[in-house]
Parts: sequence; C-alpha cells; structure tokens
Amino acid sequence: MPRTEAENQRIRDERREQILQAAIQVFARQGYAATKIADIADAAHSSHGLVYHYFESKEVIFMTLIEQAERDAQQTAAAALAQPGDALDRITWLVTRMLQGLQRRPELYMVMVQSFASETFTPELRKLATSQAELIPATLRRLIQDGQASGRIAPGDPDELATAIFCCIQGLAVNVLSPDGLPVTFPSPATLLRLLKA
Amino acid sequence: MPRTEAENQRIRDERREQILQAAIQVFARQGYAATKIADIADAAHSSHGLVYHYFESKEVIFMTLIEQAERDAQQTAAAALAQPGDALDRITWLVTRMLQGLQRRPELYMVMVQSFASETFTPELRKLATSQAELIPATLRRLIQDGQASGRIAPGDPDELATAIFCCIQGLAVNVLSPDGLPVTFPSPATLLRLLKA
DNA sequence: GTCTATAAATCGATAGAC
DNA sequence: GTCTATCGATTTATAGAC
Repeated sequence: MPRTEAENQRIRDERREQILQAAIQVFARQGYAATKIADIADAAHSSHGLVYHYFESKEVIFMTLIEQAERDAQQTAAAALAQPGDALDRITWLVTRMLQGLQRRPELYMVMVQSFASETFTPELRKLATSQAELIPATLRRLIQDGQASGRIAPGDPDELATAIFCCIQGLAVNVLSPDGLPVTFPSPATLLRLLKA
Repeated sequence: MPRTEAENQRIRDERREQILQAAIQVFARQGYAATKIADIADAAHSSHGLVYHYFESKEVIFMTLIEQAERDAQQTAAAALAQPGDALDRITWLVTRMLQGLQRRPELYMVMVQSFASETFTPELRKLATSQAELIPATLRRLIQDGQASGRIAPGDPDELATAIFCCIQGLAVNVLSPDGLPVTFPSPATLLRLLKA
C-alpha cells in the first residue's frame, strides 16, 4: 500500500523543518563559515546528500533562517508600537519580549548578529541583514523620542540610548551561546530600562 | 654589501608585525573560519608562503592576537582598580577607556568576542578566551559592589549590572565593524552609566 | 524519500628556487 | 627574506543506487 501524496508532503515538510532547526543550532554555535553541511546533516540525523535534496546550498539554508528571523523581528516591532499604554509601556514590553526571546531561542538572535557581522556574505543577504539590523533600533529610537516628549523618559540623545539597549541585547546573545561560558546573569527589563529612567 | 644582522632582525620584526596587523583587520571583519591565509597575505602585501615563514599556522596567528588582547585587558582592569577616587570614579574611568578603545581599535574587541563565541577553537584557545571574558565583568562587578556599599551606586544585582554594561560594549564592537553598517552612534560613558545612577 | 559514492573546487601547509 | 609551485586534506555539491 503506497503512501498517499498528502503523507509524502507531510514527511517532506517535517524533514525540511528538521534540517532548518538543526542548522540554526549549529550556525549559532559555530558560525556560518565553520559549519559544514555534514554538521547540519548529523544534527538533523540525516545524510548530507539529503540536505542538498531539500536546499540548494548552505547559503540558502542560512538565508532561509535569516528571513525567518526578520519576519519575527518585524512582527515584534509592529506589536510593540501597537501596545496599549504610553511610550514607556511600549518600550518595556519590547525589551521584556526581546529578553524573553533571547532566553528561549538565543540561536535566532545569534544568527541575526552573524548575518551583519561578516563581510563574506552575498550582497543580497547583507542587504537583508542590514535592513533588519536597523529595524529594532529605529523602533526603540522612535519610542524613546515619544517618551521624552511626554516626560516619562529622561532626556538624552535617543540614538545613543537606543543603541545602548540594542547592543546590550546583541551582546547577551553572544554570551548566552558561549560554549563553556559560565551561566549568564540576564539583566531584568527593569535593570536595562534604568537607562531611560526619568 | 650585505645587510647587517641587526637590520635583518628589524626587517623580520616589521614583517611579523605587519602580518599581525593585517590579520586582525581581516579576522575581525570576516571571522576566523572565513579568513583565508591568502586574505591575510594580501592585506599584508606579501605572499601566503611568507605568512607561513613567520607563523606556524592560521590558529597561531589568531592565538597571538588573542594573547595580545588579553594582556591589554588585564592592564586595563588593573589600572581601573588602581585609579584614584571612589568606586564610581573607577568605573567611569574603565567604561570611558573601553569606549575609547572601541572607537580607536574595534578590531581588538571583535576578535575577543569571536574567540569565545565559537565552538570550533582548540581547548587551549577557548580556555584563554573564557578566562579573559570573565575578567572585565568581574572587575565591573567588584567595583559596583564597592559603589553600592558606599551608596554612590544605586542598589540592584551587581551581576546584572556588570553584565549589562559588558554586553553593551561587546554589542558595540559587533556593530561598529558591521560592513555596510550605518555609522553607529556611540553611547557616551555618561549614558551607559545611567544604569548605575543612584 | 533516503543513502552512498564521487566529482570538482578550495584551502591550509610545505618544498624548493631565487 | 621572499616568492611560486605543489601536495594533501577537507568540503561543497552532484549522480545514481535502493
């Protein structure tokens, strides 16, 4: 009794996702260049031939992950702006959410960091990475300006403050995934938001 | 007329240093794994054969740079603790110095980040990297505790605060060197130290 | 749908000429 | 002291069997 087409489709979808999940784990910890297709295949419990059956190249796999991360970031940014309350409430929500995301899935943040930290990627990927890298800081900056206008956030260059918060998040991503790194003490949202305290 | 031995030595020293400086530029921007010996040779205006005349392997070059960065960090940490004034003055000095270093030589910070951000290095190098990665946060933590004891620094988990400051520095290193990154607005020391404001 | 075998290209490292 | 030529190992990607 042959498999139905629907079941084949399900198997393919699962395998593809399995490979992507394996890839993000390895990319985040070894970096793109140091990651071999065989590493991804091993982590996905498949042969390396199968990886090429589902993806054209190593770069396409990475690109797929970056696109995924970008959609995630766009949703987060939009949700932050739509949050109830005033600007400070929205920033608090945004920072809290990113810190949570960082603890739950640090790999996603780490591949984003890598995507715009290396000169070796194709222009296409770099363009995607940089546009993404600007999204969160831009959102933060805007909210900080709003909060300063209403007096709930202390004065100071919004650009500096947004950069400080964003860089802290990125630095955390690097540290959490550090192989033999001692356990990182995550700053609470409240701690980070001291930067903005009026 | 043959070259004197002293002159030969000078030539060798210069070449070696030239290769190291070329290497740190390339490593910081492309990452260790993506960097080819040929890239370093090109940047140093030499052949790749010559690079191997001065260094055993690619890893030894990287290791040499990390050791250099580690000595630098140790001196900085020691100097911070020996600074006049109270704990807050010392932290201010330390943060200011790191931010300056980051603007003058971001490559040094970037290779440090890379050294403990990847699983692919030898245990020896990893050990060096992690011990270094702990040095600055530990110094910060200690100074924060001192400052809190004397009341000049606001209460709060010293570990969280030290992590936040340290991660921000590291995140900045990544962003400054981002290839097509828009110019990064460096937070001033005062901005960063809002985290500690009593 | 999955695997093994292999082709093709790349890169770290060495040898030897000048 | 510096370079070019080359070896050898690794790795991306493909072809074909099951």
